[in-house]
Amino acid sequence: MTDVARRDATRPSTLHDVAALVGVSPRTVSRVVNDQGGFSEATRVRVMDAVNELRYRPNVMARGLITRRTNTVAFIAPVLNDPFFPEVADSVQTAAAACELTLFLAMSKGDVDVEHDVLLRLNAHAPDGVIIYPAGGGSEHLLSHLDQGMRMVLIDTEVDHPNAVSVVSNLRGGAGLAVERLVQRGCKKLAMIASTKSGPTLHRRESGFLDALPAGMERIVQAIDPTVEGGYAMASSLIEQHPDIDGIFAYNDVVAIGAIQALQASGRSVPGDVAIVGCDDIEMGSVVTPALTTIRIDRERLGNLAVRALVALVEDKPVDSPSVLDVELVVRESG
Amino acid sequence: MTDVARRDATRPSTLHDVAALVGVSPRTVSRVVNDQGGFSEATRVRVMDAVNELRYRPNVMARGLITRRTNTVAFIAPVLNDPFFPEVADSVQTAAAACELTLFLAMSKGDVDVEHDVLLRLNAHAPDGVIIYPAGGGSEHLLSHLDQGMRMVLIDTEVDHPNAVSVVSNLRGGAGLAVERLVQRGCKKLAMIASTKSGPTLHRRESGFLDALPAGMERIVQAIDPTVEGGYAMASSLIEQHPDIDGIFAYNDVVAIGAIQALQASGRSVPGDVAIVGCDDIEMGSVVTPALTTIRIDRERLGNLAVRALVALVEDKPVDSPSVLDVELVVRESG
DNA sequence: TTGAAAGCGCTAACAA
DNA sequence: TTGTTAGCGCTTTCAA
Repeated sequence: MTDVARRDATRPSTLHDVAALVGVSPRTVSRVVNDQGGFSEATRVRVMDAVNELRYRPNVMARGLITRRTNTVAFIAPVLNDPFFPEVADSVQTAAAACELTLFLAMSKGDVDVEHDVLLRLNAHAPDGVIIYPAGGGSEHLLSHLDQGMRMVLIDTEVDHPNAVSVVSNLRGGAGLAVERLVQRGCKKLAMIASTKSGPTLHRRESGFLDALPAGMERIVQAIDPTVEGGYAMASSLIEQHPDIDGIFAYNDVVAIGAIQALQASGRSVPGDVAIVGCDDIEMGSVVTPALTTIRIDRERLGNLAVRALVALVEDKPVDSPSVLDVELVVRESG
Repeated sequence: MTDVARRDATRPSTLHDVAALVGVSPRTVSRVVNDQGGFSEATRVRVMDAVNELRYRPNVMARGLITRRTNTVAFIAPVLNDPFFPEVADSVQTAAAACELTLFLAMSKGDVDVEHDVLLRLNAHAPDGVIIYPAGGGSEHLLSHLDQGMRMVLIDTEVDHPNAVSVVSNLRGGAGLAVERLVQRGCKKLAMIASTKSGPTLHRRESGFLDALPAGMERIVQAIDPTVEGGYAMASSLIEQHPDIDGIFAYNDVVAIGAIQALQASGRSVPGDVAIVGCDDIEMGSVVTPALTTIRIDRERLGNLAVRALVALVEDKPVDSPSVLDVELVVRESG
């Protein structure tokens, strides 16, 4: 008795322990635990009682060694200090938990090499799949992982590979909405603060912006690191180069907030002198002054779509890729 | 050849594959890979070449089955939509990665039952340890996991158990700093907006506030859900009950931001009519208007301390618990 | 409806 | 310096 109690404290009980307690073979316990059928109701009850008594939990590693499934999913964001990504992480984690999937979290810093390393390390843990915001700038390394059998859901990026599916937001349309709004407001000279960090995403926002620009309007697009500081610096430089800019579309809300600060610091009013529209709709956007007008990406839906797509991919079920997520304009004060 | 290539695509190569290629036993490869010594330099080179050629990566599950270490750590935050927690997660993830540890992420919603479930599920993956912001309100369930051998680093919570260590911020002192600042400003009637969600943490901030209150000053402390909305609601109700309140210490920055909005909505100026000091120093605090005066918790250090403590705990090395993290007053505009 | 045997990929004892 | 044997906890043939 004492012995059992002591062992209990050190080593979790195993299938064998349960089997021994019930007086059946491990195989039978396994059948019950995995609900594979082929056992009597009486056996089921006795086994489950023992499972509860011994607090038995299957060892995922032993199981994974055989089934090649670990019930884990990795989420890789470029950074966590842009509030948008934690908000997505939150929704991915919630959706994953609903599917009994445990989440690995990693960051790429928006750097391809870091991303590659992260993927390598993650790969050792054999996640069933990976949900990733790829760092911009090339996807050869992604292909190499895909070739080795890793399943991936790529957000806002499209890669043609049987092991990859994409979930993309209609950012091109969103950029159009932003331009439309600014023009409607009466802006005569628009600029876009783009990002140096994101490949395809950037291009979608950027081309959406350019395409929506009224004919004859100057095409001003400049890229920076997508941070508050980056937005601040770029807005400063932009109004110095083009003092008559009266509307800005920012790569994302964080950049927009930096831009607002820069404009205010230079004595301009937002949206009076310069109107600004951001992108993402992070929570912070509604508590800054002026509150941010922005393009909303529904992270709730995004996370759900991504997890659902991943599960389908892992189970070799048909998935339509890319799934496209609609975005909407949220009008507040800044633009 | 074709066969090998095909297998390569489906199944990662194993220790055996490497051993076969080199012409040694698996054990030798294992020794080299784990750098355990007991092999010649020539062997090492040949093995490593084969490792690279076959892109061999050890299977963590098979290894973990024997060593009982998985090189994973779980981080459990109550929520992710308060920016403070992602900022901590970021630093924990970075510190963990530096120790070759992969991070699981989970959320408790500040709910003891959810927390228990999360721990149960996580436990199946046998993380080497768990870093957790415990949901307030009882730690019996934590003890049950600790008793079963789970190692934990508890943030801002103290539990007396050989498998637990704590990392706590000096929030009691921080609250003192906040009161001191408000009194220095000339505030005559202070209130604290506390949290219903956090047990010991709450108490530390709360008792720190109360203890620092000048003799004779009314003791007003009311608790809400620590969100922007919560802060808004409580500030509204507080100034209705006590219209002469001229200083508020908020449980955290998110609450402080909500409070500022409520005060401004009621026509009061911050800090003119009511000064506000928050806690945490989230990034958002510096971009709202007025910029937040707050008590800074250094998440960088926090994450490092937590991971370091965990590693020591896991390796059965001595750790001093609790490690205490100093906090500092950051004066901006709100208070 | 149940069980015995094999083996997933790896490391730990113990030889040699 | 190297190899052999065993077994971590589980699931999967296959047989009873």
